[in-house]
Formats: sequence, structure tokens, C-alpha cells
Amino acid sequence: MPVVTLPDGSQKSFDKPVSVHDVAASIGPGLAKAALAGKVDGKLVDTSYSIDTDAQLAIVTLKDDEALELVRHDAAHVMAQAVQELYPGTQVTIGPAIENGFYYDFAREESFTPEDLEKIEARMQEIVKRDLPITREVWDRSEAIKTFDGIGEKYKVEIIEDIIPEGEEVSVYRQGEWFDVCRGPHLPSTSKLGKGFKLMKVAGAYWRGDSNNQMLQRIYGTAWRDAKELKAYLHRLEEAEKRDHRKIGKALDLFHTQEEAPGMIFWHDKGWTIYRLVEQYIREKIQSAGYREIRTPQIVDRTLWEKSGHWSKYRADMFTTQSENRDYAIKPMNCPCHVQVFNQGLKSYRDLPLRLAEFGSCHRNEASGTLHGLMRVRNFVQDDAHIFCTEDQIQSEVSGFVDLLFEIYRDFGFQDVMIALSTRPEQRVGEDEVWDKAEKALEDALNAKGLEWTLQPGEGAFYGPKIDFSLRDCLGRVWQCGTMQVDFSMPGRLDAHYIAEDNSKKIPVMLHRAILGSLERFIGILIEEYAGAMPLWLSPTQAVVMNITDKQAEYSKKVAESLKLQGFRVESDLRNEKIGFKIREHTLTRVPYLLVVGDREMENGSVAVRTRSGEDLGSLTVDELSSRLRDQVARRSN
RNA sequence: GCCGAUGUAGCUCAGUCGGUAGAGCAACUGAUUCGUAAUCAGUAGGUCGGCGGUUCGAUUCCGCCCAUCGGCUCCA
Repeated sequence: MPVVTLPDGSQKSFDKPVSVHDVAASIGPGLAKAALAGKVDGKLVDTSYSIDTDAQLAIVTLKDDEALELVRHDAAHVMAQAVQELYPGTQVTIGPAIENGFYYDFAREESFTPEDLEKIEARMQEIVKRDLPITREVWDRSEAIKTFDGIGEKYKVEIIEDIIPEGEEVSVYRQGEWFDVCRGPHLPSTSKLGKGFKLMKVAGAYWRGDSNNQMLQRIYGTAWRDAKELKAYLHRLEEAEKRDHRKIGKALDLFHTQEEAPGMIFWHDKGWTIYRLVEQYIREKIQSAGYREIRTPQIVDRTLWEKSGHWSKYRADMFTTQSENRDYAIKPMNCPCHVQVFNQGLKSYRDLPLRLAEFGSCHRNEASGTLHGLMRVRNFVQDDAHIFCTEDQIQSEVSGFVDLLFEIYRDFGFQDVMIALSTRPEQRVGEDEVWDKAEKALEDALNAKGLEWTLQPGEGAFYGPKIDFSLRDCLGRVWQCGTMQVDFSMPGRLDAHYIAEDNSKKIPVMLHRAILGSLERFIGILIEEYAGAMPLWLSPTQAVVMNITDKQAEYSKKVAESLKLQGFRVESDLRNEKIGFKIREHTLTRVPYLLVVGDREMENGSVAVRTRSGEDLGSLTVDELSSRLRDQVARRSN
């Protein structure tokens, strides 16, 4: 005799167990048709789920966010069915819903081609049309293993064997002839998938994410409530692709790369201007935060890397060179050198915390397949620093760092920062009590700021826990920028010590920290964030003075010169072109201010000001303009 | 590194079922001196990513390599 309570508080009682679908039908035929799933006491279930005790029930329809996930998951199943119908012998593995869509990993000898994707998509549409009921079955575990083994699905067998404990039952979803092991829930039938899906790309993916395993073929798709939402998503993607820093970098003449130096950037003057501005800004920030900037060698004898532990662990990823029978490594990081600086002269506890910063150029021989524009390079410069301190100072240093980081991110206009705390991995150095203390220090610092963060257990470095701060690129890909890592290992390995208050010799803790991370990567993200229209303070060219006819050439030069003397980055465009042509060109290269001078302006000593967004600010005197620019630069506003 | 795709003029791209290639923009020359997103005309520009093979002949077909793009793995 279940009593079902609906979200509006109304109750319905039934004299026997009822399915979610039955309840929906008892409310109305429209709802029965729209019902895709149910939420029983907060748990998402199929519409066929039988309610036999009193329960809270919400009927899930396409309007609900949960439904979108079901749609995506079902799209994966329908795709797998389509693939297996079209390409017999292909084995299925796993196929989850993901952000914006779904994927399914297949094991098949031949590769899927773009034409195959079209065929598969067409077959999916057909399966949707067939309107196959999707039903849940419960199988005995050993029976399931036998069945999947019998049809040659060895990956499925492995999944059942590994994921489902012996003695437990296996839930299987069936649509027509096709069935798959799945936790569910699923839509009531394939037609509910509708027309809002599209296959996007094929990619390789290792079985179970392990590069020692066989490589499978992953087909990615996107799925939405309907065709209209799909179209909107595809449009958003197109727009996002226009922000790609590699495209903008070329279009705005910021940098280039070429075959002869894979993963390394040729910075052009405009891009390098941005780079220097970013670096100079950070330099000022860290100076007032009590850091001392140093500079250490790029090429260092291998013995130092052996001592630091990098040679044994990362040798393959280091560029090396040799001279006069000595082996060297081109530094992949600055920290061992910073310890050398720390080690010069006897340090006292009074010297701590000692914060050593360096914009050091590092090289890492990243795997070729991982390189990506400015985001993943082989030569980069970090806004790197190492803080030598006592264990007791960790928390206040972390706290101060987090404040500085957010102040800086704010100045660059970033709001959406993802924070993750990574704790002790299985293989590690250091006492557990020290780990406890360090992890707690990091956690407390984050919580004290009221920040949202996620925990990544076991993901810390072998030498200590860390906090990572990540930003997203235009396509939503996440890139780590800031970092704060506690290190109990390296100072000891490299003989760093200080004299404590009690006159004993102690090893300092070292904090590795960066705010922007790689300047290359950070600038890539900046370019995408602003779609190339950098805020005034970072614009390589802040204004262009353009004349209407040759008559105003001298005056234009004078205006440009005067602004340059005041410290602004200004160019003049005196070409014999129509004013519309010049405006178009400089608008497309995202110059913030376009200063037009004709006879009128020349007469009254002004400039006609237009912004890159097309706004007409009317006539301003050069003084009025420069105070406007100065103010905007000071506020770092866009 | 692994899987797949791609590589043609400075840029964006078309093309050749094997007979050494084209457009638009940019560049250059000339004309035009013009008021807020493209003035007109002309000229020039390519070892068709690299190396090798097949062929009378390869940018096109085959092999290897390099780079790029999308994923996977990795990221001290």
C-alpha cells in the first residue's frame, strides 16, 4: 500500500506496488508520455521501477537536468548498438555520459573513418526511429560472465569480473536485440533520444586509461534535448574556435612556431610586449610581497640532477648536452638551483621565510603528442619561486600566497578558478606526521579563505602535498596554472639547512609555488579569455593615430609622439588609404583606441576617438585622452 | 610516446581519377587625397612538409620520416 508523495506535497496512495510510469499515468497521459525517469527518495530510477513502500517521487522529464544525462548515456548505448550492427566483431567496452555529450570505446582491428561516423550516425537515427523499448534485466553474475564470454565480449567480462563483487547480481539493459551491462537508469525507449545528437570525432584511448594496455577507438558525440539545442551548441563551439589562441596569435602577429623548434615559441614583437608586461607586473607584485628575484644557470652538471633525484626519475624528459667529457642537463625546473643560492652563507632561523623568485627559462622534453600551442610547450618560463621556511611557517606562507594569487587573477580578469588539493601518494618520502601537518596547513589555508576546492587523494607529488589552481581555455579544456607544493625532500637531498633558535642545525621546508605557472600558457589563456582584445594595460598597441588625408600627416605624428612620450604604446597610420579601410584594419587587430585626425581635429588640437568596439567617444584633446588612458591602465580595466 | 586526421603562394582555401597548379586577401607598381569596418587598375609570387620507391613522367600512387590538429597517456 505505497503512498507516493510528489514534489508539490500532494500524495497518492496505491493498493499495490506501482511503477514510476503508472504514477505519471495516474496524473495524466501527457506526463506519462513525457516521463523519462523517476527520482525516488532522491535516487534516479527507470520509469519501470516499482515503488512498493511509501516514497517521495519526482517524475523526471526532458526539462530536468538529470534527463539530459540520461539522454547522453542512452546516446552512447544507441551508438554502440549501431556500431555493432554495422561492424560485427567490434567489441564494446565502456561508454559514459560526459560534459556536453558522451563517448563509447570500441575494440576493433580496422580504424573508424569519418565516413564511418556518418554511417553510424545514420544508423543511430534509424534505431531511434525503431522506438525499441529499453528494458532492465537482472542477471546472475556468473551467467552474465558466461553470456558475454560466449559472444566474444572479453572487455565486458573483465568489467563484470572486476567491478561487480561475486554473488551480486548484474543489471543489464536491453534494447531490441542489443544488450549491455549497465548500472542505468535509462530512458524508456530509444525514440526518446530524439534528434539532438551528433557524432563529433574518433580518437584513441587506452583500455582503462593505462598506456600499457591496448588502444581502443573512442567515438565522441554530443547530445542535447532536441535539434535546436544541438544547433546552439555547435554554434557555441564555432564561436569558441574563433578564440583559439593559435589562430589569434597568427592573426594579430603575436608569435609563431615552426617545425625546426617543436614546442618552442618564436615571439614576435607584439606578443613579446604582452609577455614583458605580464612579467613586469608579476615582478612588481612579488617584490612587494617580500620575494627576492634571482637568476640561475640554464645548463647544470648532471651530478646536481642526480643529487636532486631528477636524473633517475625524469632523465628521459630532460634535454641534455655535454662538453669536455661532462654531462649536463638543460634545466627542467629552477628549484635545485634555488637551493644552491640558499646554501650560500650560513642561514639562521631569522632569515626564514626566505622567498627566492626567478623567471627562469626551463626546458622539458614533453612527449610530442602532448604539445599544444602556447598551452603545452617544451620551453617555458614560470613565475617561479621557492619559499624556504620552517614547518610552523607553512600555513601562513600558503595563506599569504593564496591571497596574492587571487589578487593577481583578479587583475587579469579571471573569476573562474578551479582549485584542487592533492594529498599523499602511496610512494612518498617523509614522516606521516609531517604529511598530516602539511596537508592540514594547505586545507586550512583554503578553508580560511572560504574557497571551494576538490580533493584529489593520492595525487600529491612524492615529496609533498600540493594545491593546483586551474583555468579553462575557450573550449573548456582545463589547464593548471598556479600551484603551491610543499617539499620535505629536496632541501635535505641538497644539503640545505639553517641554524634554529636552539642552536641546532635544521633542514628547512621548501614551498614550490607559481601563480601564473608557465607565462606561455597563461598568455595563451589570456588571449582566449579576451579573444585577442587585451585589456588596455596589456595591449601591445594601445592606440593608432590615423590621418584622413596627407594634410594631417605632420599633426598625426605630433599626436602620436606626444602620447608615446607619456608612456603609451601608440602607432600612427599615415598610409594613403581611406579612413574606413584603416579603421577596419585596426579594429580587426583589436587596437583599443582608434584616433582619427582630419582638418577639424587639426584646427582645434584634438583627436576623434573611436574604440575597437565601435563606440564613438567624440572629439577629445590629447590631454583628455591621455588622462582617460592613464586611468584605464591604472584600473586595469578592459 | 600511442590512435586517427591533416600538410598546396605571406594568410585563408580550391584543384590535379599521374602530364610540374589556381582564387580571394596581403605584397609590389600606378592612379585616387577621400570623415569612422574593405577605392580602382596592373604586376609579381609556389621544389604542392621532407626523403626514398614505382613510372617515360609524381604535388597526385606506395613506403619511411617530420610537423600540426583532435583525443589517450604523461605533466617533477
